[in-house]
Formats: sequence, structure tokens, C-alpha cells
Amino acid sequence: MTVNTGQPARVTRKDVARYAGVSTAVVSYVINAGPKKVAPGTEAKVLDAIQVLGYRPNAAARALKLGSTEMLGLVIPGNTNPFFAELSEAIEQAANERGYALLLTSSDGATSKERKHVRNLLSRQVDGLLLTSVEDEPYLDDVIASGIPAVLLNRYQPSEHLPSVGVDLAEGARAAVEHLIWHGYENIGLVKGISASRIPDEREEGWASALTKAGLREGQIFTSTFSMEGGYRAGQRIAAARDRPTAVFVSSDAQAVGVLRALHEAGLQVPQDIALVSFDASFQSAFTWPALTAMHQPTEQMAEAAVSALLDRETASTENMVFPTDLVVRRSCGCLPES
Amino acid sequence: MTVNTGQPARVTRKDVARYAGVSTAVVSYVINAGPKKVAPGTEAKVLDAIQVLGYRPNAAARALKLGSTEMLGLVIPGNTNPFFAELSEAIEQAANERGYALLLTSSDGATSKERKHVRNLLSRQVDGLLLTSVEDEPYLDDVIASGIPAVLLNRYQPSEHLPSVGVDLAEGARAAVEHLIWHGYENIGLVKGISASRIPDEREEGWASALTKAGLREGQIFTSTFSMEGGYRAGQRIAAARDRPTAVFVSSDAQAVGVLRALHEAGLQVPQDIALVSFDASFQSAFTWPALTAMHQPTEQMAEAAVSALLDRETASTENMVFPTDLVVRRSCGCLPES
DNA sequence: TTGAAAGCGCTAACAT
DNA sequence: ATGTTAGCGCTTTCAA
Repeated sequence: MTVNTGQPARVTRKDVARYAGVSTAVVSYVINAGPKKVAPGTEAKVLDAIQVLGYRPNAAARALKLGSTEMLGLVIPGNTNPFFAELSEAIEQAANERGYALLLTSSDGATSKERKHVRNLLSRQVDGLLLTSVEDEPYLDDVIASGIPAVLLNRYQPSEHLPSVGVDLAEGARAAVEHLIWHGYENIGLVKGISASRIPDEREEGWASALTKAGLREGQIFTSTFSMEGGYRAGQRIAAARDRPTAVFVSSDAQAVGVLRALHEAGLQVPQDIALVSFDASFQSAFTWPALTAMHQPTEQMAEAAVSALLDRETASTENMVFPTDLVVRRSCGCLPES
Repeated sequence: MTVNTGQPARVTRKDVARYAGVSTAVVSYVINAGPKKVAPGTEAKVLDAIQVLGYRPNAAARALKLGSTEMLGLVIPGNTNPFFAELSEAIEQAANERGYALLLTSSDGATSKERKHVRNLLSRQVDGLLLTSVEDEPYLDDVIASGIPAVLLNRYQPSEHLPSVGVDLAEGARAAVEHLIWHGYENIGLVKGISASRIPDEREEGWASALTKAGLREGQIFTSTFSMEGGYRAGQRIAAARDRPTAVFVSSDAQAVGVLRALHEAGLQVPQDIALVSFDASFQSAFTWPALTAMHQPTEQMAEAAVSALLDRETASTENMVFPTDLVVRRSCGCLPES
């Protein structure tokens, strides 16, 4: 019975052993540098055989034997949002550094896809799962039952069952809005994302609290999906609004790109007519016009922490690792000179 | 010997069989809907057992047995370039539709990383490999020796050994530049990417040939990496150039975003002072200011073709599947009204 | 220092 | 219709 149709008959460890005139165990010892020592001469012969035969260990067999695939699974909304593009690259990097490969899936913001991907990743026996859920209370029974370590990404509240990493959204939003207030803007709006169910939205809370503390009234709220397209639509509504805000806090870079586009289209100047501060400060935010002042999420550290929570865990934790955001000052808020 | 440390003892097919009071073969038959028929009553019992026990097939064992991991490997420069973000999402999609998962790796444009990832993916026994190489003549001996189907992406010349998919860069560039010529611009520059070794650059050829055909002299060439950052630097050089071009063809959306930024910073108007046409027409290009006129690469079709070449192959081919690009007209070339 | 062999979980050919 | 079992390629215990 052979299902394998690959032309060049796969060379296995047995072939190497035969060619080198040793047992398969010895081949294992040299490949894995243990657990037994091998005489230098023997090792050389094995290495040579591997070279000559072009032998490549079969990861599936190894995974079966060891119960570890050395793969991590990641579910993100999609990498067409610059923040997630950046985050997924950082996660891939962190995984690679530990010898793990990354199974990447995009949920497109759809619950059904998200669940399907989770199930799929679990049955592929990933050694760890990183989940950016669309939902507030994602369905995790399967994950928990599987016993596979998992981390919730982009999560700002501890979960009952799993560790999570995120930034303090409310705090970040507050800092962003305070910066706008410091500039002297008084009518400060909000572009809010659609986050399935979280009520109230944490960025909204931060925005509102900064306003309240400063004795300012809450500006208008423009809701849209977390995308350039969504931001664009929100921007059109901003431009057309009665009592148009003089400054707006935007919940993500992706949205801000769209807002900028709509504002330009309406002939409005940023920051002169409307100032903007956004969230994420991804690579993208440095290349818009004008460049975006934004709250930065430390994607690399978050990725590192998430991967570490999966792989270096002594004990299962349900800690919510919260990272600080910091304000990256550029032009959209009115800080830097024209050019 | 048990290496598995997962808390909940993994439930295997044997457990299901025992619980359902059948043999393991029957469990297989119901899970795989064949190759043998199973009595409805028996099937129900098995399904029930699976449900109750929370059984999930072990993909590693299956892969070992079948010689197929049902995974595809992808190497791209990185998804912080919107074109590759879009392409990788399309590939993930196409793979998923066929029940395949995607192992995603970023080479960051580095040859060494690229090779490392290729080797790694091969030893993970992916059923197919999609490679966007930095190199003109990528090192493919390992790939070929492995017998694993592979496709070269973003490739505009047939390769000696592998099938490839891409668009006709020269033709696309020519069409873009012809559009600029049609507008009446006469001093047309080029922002060119750094593509390891390809000499001459195909987009450059297309640009030059359109100019020649129109009896125009070749404008200046500004070379940069295929990134926003690179485009930004090129844009600064454009703004500062003596005999500044009145129009520029930019080799990618990523670069165009950077160029736009630099031009704005220099107080130059697009398209009034400098018109732009770029390449890719990724989602990003619709949200810049002004929106970019660009040559569109059909990422979805390319992804579908690439995955199909891997999975539906009757015979190994070395065909270069070339897709047409088409001009997406927006504002940066001067076509559409101000707003 | 090296080798023999069991067994990881699964599929499917071959019994029954 | 269902069961038995060999064997996929690997790691590692145990024996030599």
C-alpha cells in the first residue's frame, strides 16, 4: 500500500542507516544530537549518508511519535488591516525563533469562519493556539477540552479560562484624547469600531472619560468596521456632520486611513479643519498624509509574550498581560509643522 | 514513553471504538465516509461516541499514514506590503477551500531567510510549496530533489523546473506609461524596485518601450526597495530632482504610498505637479490621497491558479501562467475631477 | 558505543 | 457489515 505519488521515492531514516552501515537508532542520535553519544567516525558516516541521499526527516512521523507538531496556529481577522499584518509578522518571527512554524488563518471577522479555523487548527494538533476573536466571549469549549495551550490576543479583559495579551484600550484612548484636549480642541468626536458585542467599547470609555474630566461635552460618535473602507464611510459622515467635530479620535489606523481619504475628498484640511489621533501606530500610520499621530501598540512585545505564554508555560495561567501604549506624535494632531 | 503533557489524556480512535463497541476500522469508515459502508445504527453509535468523548483525529498520524499533510507552504517577502498581504490572503482562501491549511513564512526579502524557510517547509512535508523568491534564479535543488510540487509566484518568466504564475510586468508597465502619455505628460520618470538581480527590470523595459514608441526621451529613474519606506526616499529624491518629472510610473503600491507622502511633504500636488500611476492596485491604492491610478494584478485568480497547479496537477508542468493586468483609473494620473 | 524493537494514531487491504 | 492487522517514519528504552 503506497499512497505517496511523489516521484523520487522518499528516502527514510532506514535508507540512511543502511547506507552508513549503522542502525536507525544511531541516525536518530546524530540528528537529534542525543540522547546517546555517537563516535565521531560514525557520526561522520551518518552525516555523509544524509548528505548523499538528500535525506530530510519526516516531520509528521516525528510529530506522531513526540506528540508535538512544533507548529502554532494563529487566527486573525485578516492581514489587510495593517495592525494585524504587523502583529502576525511579529508572531511568526517569535515562533520561528523557537523553531515553530505558523499555521495562519483569517477569520475575516466572521464568527463562523473563526470557529471553523479553531477546530481545524486543533485537529491539526498545533502545540499552541493564538486567537484574535471577533467575539467578546468566544466559544472556547473545544479549545479547553483539547488541552492545547491557547492565548487570546488583542484582549483587554482577563478571560475566565485562558491567558490573554493586549493593551489597555481605555487608558490608551484617554491618553490620545487628552492630547487632543491639550491642543485646545473642544468638540472631539470618536470613530468607533464594531466589536461584535463588547458594551461598552473600551476605547469609547477612555474617550468619554477624558472628555468628562476636562469638563468637555462628548462629541459625536461615528461607528464603522475596523477597516479602511469602514473608516472611509465614517469620514464621509464626519465631513457632512452638523456641528462638525474639530478633532476626532479614531479607533484604528486602518480606519484612520479611510477617514483621511474622505476628509481630503471633502476638501477638509487635517489638522487645520479636523485634527486626528488614531490607535495602533502601525507602519502604515507613518506614511499617510498627513502622518498620523497615534497610540502605539507594542506588537513585537505582545507577540513575544503570547508565544512565550504558549511555549514556556510552567503552569497554565489565565493572566491578562496588559502592555502600555504610547503616543507617537506626528502631524495629524497639529503638533508638527506643515512639512 | 509519553512525551505528551497535555492534561486531558488524548482520546484516540481506539477509545472511540471501545466506547461504541466496534472496531477501530469502523470508526475510520465513518469518519472518512468510506471506503467501506457502515450500517446506519453503527454509524450513529460511533458518531455518538465521538461526540461524548470529544474525539478529534490526530492529523500527524493521518499525515504519516497517507503521506499527505494537507498543508501548503508559502514564502512571501512579508505582508506589510499590501500586495503580498492581499495575495497571501487569497492563497489562504484558495487552500482552505480545498481543505488545506497554510504554513506562512516571511522572508523579509532576505535570501538566507528564504532558503531557511524553504528547507523548513520541505521537511514539514507540505503537500505543495508556493514561493515568492527574492532571487531571479532561486536555489531550487532542494525543492526539486524533494519531489514536492512547487510553484513560483510573482514570476514573469518561465522557470526551467517549476510552474509559475505572474503578470506580464513589461506589458503592464507599458500600458501604465501609455496612459500617462495619453494625458500629455512628456517627462515621465520611473520608481523602480530592487529585485536582487533581474537585469533588466521588466517594468523598466515596459516604461522605456512606451516612451520610445511615443518618441519621448526616458525620464529619470529612482530606485528603492519595494516598500513604503523605500518609496518615501524615492519620493524625496523626485521632489528634489532637477528637471523634475511631471509624471512618474511607480513599480508598486507600497512604494507609491511612500512617494505620495514625500511629495506632499515637499508641497507638491498630485496630479497637478506630478502625476502618478502605480502597479498592483491593491486595496491600499483606493485609500491614499489622491487615490492611485494603478495597474491591477488579479491576486485571486493568481492564487487560485497557483494552488490549482499544486493540487490538481495531472503531470508536472513548467508552465508560466501569465495573467493580464488592467488599468484602474483613479485620481493620481489626472483623470478624475478634484473630488 | 551501538542495535533491536515497541509503539505513537491512523488507514485500508484482507479476512471473516 | 465488521474486524484484524501491517505498516507509515520516527524516538528512545533496554539490552548487548
